Amino acid sequence: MDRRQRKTRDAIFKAFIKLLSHKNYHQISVQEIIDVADVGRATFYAHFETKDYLLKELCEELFDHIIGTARGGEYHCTFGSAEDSVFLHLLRHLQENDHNILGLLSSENNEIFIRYFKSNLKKLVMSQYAENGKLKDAALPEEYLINHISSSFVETVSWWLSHKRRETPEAVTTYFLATIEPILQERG
Amino acid sequence: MDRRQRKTRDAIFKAFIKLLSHKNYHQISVQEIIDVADVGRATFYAHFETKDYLLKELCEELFDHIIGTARGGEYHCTFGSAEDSVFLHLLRHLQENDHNILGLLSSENNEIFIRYFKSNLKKLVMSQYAENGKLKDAALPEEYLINHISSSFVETVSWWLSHKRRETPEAVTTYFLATIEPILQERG
DNA sequence: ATACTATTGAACAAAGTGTTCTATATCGTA
DNA sequence: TACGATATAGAACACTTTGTTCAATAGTAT
Repeated sequence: MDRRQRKTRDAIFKAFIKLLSHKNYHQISVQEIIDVADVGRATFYAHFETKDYLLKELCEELFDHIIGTARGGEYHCTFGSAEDSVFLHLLRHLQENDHNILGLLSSENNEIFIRYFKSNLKKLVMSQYAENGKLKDAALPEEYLINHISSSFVETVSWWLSHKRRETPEAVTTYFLATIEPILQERG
Repeated sequence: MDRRQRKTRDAIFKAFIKLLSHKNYHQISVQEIIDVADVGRATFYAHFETKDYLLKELCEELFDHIIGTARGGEYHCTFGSAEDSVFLHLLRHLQENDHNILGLLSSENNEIFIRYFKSNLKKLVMSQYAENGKLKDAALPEEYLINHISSSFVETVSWWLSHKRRETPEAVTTYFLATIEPILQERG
């Protein structure tokens, strides 16, 4: 990729993230992004069809990064112990606050990011727990359960952020697992 | 209230709901609302400061209605049986689809409505279960638990709608309670 | 050095926002 | 019914935003 293209793309992403960290997505105009990125109007539209596409690409980059690192791990699907849970890994990763992702998740923009987060998380939950029979043991439709687990984790993260991350990732993981674990107990 | 005001207000609400049932909130312009409501531009702004305020007032009316009827009931806070659960009542009420509320909840607009829904639901959950000690029995912070219960129910409703309401309200209530009940079991 | 391509900046039409104004219609009430 | 009060219509307004186009310029890769 042309060095100019890379620089422009980076500048736009950086400007967008900066604006998103203290403004609602819908309150940000393309004009502002252009101004902050210090990029020509036509240039912006040469890179991104609309503001929505810019958001989409940003989300994809962020979640590929976050969920990608979690996917690689060798998690034991243990709901009993928090220590090697993939959820703890995610929380720790989020806490590092790469790319200011927490700012994005905690502000008013969260609906949009959360949609992506949840959708990606579902795949992760499925790939981690669907095959090993854990989900089938519960007396509930599998898809309902996957949705429940993913949603609950996303809600847990939102709750954690709204509390200024006062609790440690370990404590939060314990809370979360305490709501999920009992559902997955073997029932005979 | 002046009959003219009432008629205008109604026309605007009706037009807004109609548009919302097949369009995203952010895709609807004031101009469209005016056109569908068949109301003068100045008249709209005499009633609602902005489109956002219109949405806010609509949400308040809808949730006062829905949650209001649930609040009045004499529910037994029984998590074991679905039959007299306040959640079953809510689902049945939603199924009647007053004011086309399901269209609003299931479309892309849901983020906005869901914020209101969840916020009101939290109060309901608190008032129903906070005092009787149920929540305190669980080994989790009370506020985390209330958030978890409310969020899970909202997610359950969304899930139900995304499935075209194939399941009965009774079945959905059973699913939901199966995820909540085990957490609230007495622990000694 | 050359051919290619990205960027710039200005100009543009189209659409939307929220305000202001006057004339008109409708209201509640005496 | 007649009155004053008030809600509405509708047009005009200045303003912002969007997405496109184009010719000139600057940077890249080989």
